Amino acid sequence: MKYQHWLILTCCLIKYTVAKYKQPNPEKYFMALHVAMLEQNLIEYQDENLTIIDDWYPKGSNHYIVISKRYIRGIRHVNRSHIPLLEQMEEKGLWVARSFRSRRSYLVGYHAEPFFDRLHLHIVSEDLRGRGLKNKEHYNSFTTPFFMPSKDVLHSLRVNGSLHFPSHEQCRLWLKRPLHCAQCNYQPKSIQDYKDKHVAYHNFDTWSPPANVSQVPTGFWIAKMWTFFEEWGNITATPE
DNA sequence: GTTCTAGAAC
DNA sequence: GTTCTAGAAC
Ligand SMILES: [Zn+2]
Repeated sequence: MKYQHWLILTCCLIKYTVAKYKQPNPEKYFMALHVAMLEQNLIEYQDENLTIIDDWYPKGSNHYIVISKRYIRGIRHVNRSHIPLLEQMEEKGLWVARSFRSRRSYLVGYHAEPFFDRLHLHIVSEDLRGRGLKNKEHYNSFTTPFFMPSKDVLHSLRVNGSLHFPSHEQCRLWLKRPLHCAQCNYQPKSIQDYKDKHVAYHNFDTWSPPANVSQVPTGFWIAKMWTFFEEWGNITATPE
C-alpha cells in the first residue's frame, strides 16, 4: 500500500474513534452537577450546607456554581422556607468570588429554565468572555430576563412567597434574540465580534486565564505544576 | 449541557 | 474564501 492509503486509513480510524467516544448522552449531562460537586479539583469552598465549584465551561473570566448539599430539584421548587438557604448561597458565593478576584463585578442569579438537575446559583463575572461562552444563547442566558437575579428571587419569595416564571416560548425568544451588549448600546454582529473585539472597549478587570491559553503567563503554569507535584507528594507519601 | 459540520450568509 | 448558524449526534 502507498502512504496515501495509510493516511486515509488512519483518518478513518480517528474519525471512527472520535464518533464512538463522543456519542451524545443527555442523561449524563443532566446529572453532571451531582458528579461535579464531588470533584475535588473543582471545589473552591464547602461547608455543611453548600458546595461551591468552578463551572467546567466558564461563561465569564470567573464562573462559580453554588450548590446546596441538601438535594433541591431546582429554582422552580423553592418556597419561603428556602429563603435562609438562598441568602446563604448568595452571600457565600459572592464571598468566594470576591476573595479570588475582588475587583470584578459579578452576575448572581438563576436560569429560568436550567438544564442541570439540582438547584444551582450562577456567579459569573460580568465580562462574559470565558472560554465556555460560545454562542448567542450563552450570552443571552445571562443578559436577558432568562437570568433571574438572586436579589429579585429573594425579594419575590419574601413578598409573594412564590416565584413567577416566563413561558417556554418566551424563554426561547430571549435566548434567540440578537446580541445586545449589556454594558452599552452596541449590537455585536456575532459572538466572536463580541468576544474578540467589543469586550476590549469596556474596562473589565483583565487577566483572563481561561480565555486564551497561549496568553497565560509562564508563572501561572509553574505555579500549577508546583501544586500538582505537592499534591502528588501527599498522595504517594506513606502514612506514619 | 457540548462537539462537529454542512450549508447559508457574508 | 471565510465566518456564522442551526441541527444532528447510529
Ligand atoms: Zn458594550
